[in-house]
Amino acid sequence: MKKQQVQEFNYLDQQPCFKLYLASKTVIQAYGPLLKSLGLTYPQYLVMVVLWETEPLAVKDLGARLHLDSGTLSPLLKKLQDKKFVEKDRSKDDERSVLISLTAAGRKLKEKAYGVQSDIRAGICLHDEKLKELTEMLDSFTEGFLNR
Amino acid sequence: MKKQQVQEFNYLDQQPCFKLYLASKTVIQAYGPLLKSLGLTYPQYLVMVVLWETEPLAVKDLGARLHLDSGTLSPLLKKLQDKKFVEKDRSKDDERSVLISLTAAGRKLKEKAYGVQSDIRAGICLHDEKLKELTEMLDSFTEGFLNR
DNA sequence: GGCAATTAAATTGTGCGCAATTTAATTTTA
DNA sequence: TAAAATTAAATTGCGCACAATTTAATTGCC
Repeated sequence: MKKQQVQEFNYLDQQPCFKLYLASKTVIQAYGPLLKSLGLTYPQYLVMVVLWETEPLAVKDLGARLHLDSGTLSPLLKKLQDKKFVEKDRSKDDERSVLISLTAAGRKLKEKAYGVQSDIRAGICLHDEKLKELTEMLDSFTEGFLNR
Repeated sequence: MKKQQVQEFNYLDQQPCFKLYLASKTVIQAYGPLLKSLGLTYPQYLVMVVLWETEPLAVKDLGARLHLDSGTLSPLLKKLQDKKFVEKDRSKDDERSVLISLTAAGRKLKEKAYGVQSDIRAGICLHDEKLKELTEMLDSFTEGFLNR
């Protein structure tokens, strides 16, 4: 009996946006256990990454860097504050603005974070060159939707 | 005066995973207003996409396709049920299993969804070939983390 | 057949993510 | 300069996403 063509027309698997969504979820899950040893979630880690670069930083500027609004950042920053990784102070120049700065513990966490980054990099099954291509495509992908 | 090199060492912007996360969030936001006219959120739309392919389907199988567990799907399916897009029935073969099927309204929604897909495709600033490359890289990216 | 282990959904609890609103401070402008 | 408009955070409300637990049905094993 002739083998029947069972190629299922798989609409979902032709959706690039689903693949993006899945890739993002999957890698964030991979970060999970690594970051847990630092006491951070992935979004909290992203905030720390930004602060390790530049500090202090207003909530507004943090949001601009991470594409997150105060609705997300306010409770998240409260958690980082409770963990004694960051401090909040009202700006003297502009009393509306809240400046986020690192505590000593928060600054120290950066060292441990290198290990997380290298673990994740090791898990990515793409050469440096391919990975660069990927990030460039992601950039133009994102930019296309942001500038509409 | 010689222009100073102000190239900021931007750690965040060197993180492929952040770019992935940002791209995913951004495109889901782009879907938002389009899907709103169908009365769906993006995750709800994904469930419908799967059901438009194959139906009825157990919650477990839906979860396997979308990489979502019952903790996410149960309340989501209840919402789709409230909107009269899907129906739930306990399987007769296995009373533990709940089969999800489409209503007439749910099936009809598929036509409108073509417009959403073409709008999104139009927003993606990548040629077909580049887009194919991207999805293939995303596949190997995801697969690398899933099979660890 | 009967008990243990497994499986499928649902539920509970926590943490984003974002729209919309609120509050307070600052800037614009009439 | 006083009122209106804008801006920065916080808050509220809703919908995922996932870990962990619970409940009920099925399967495995003796």
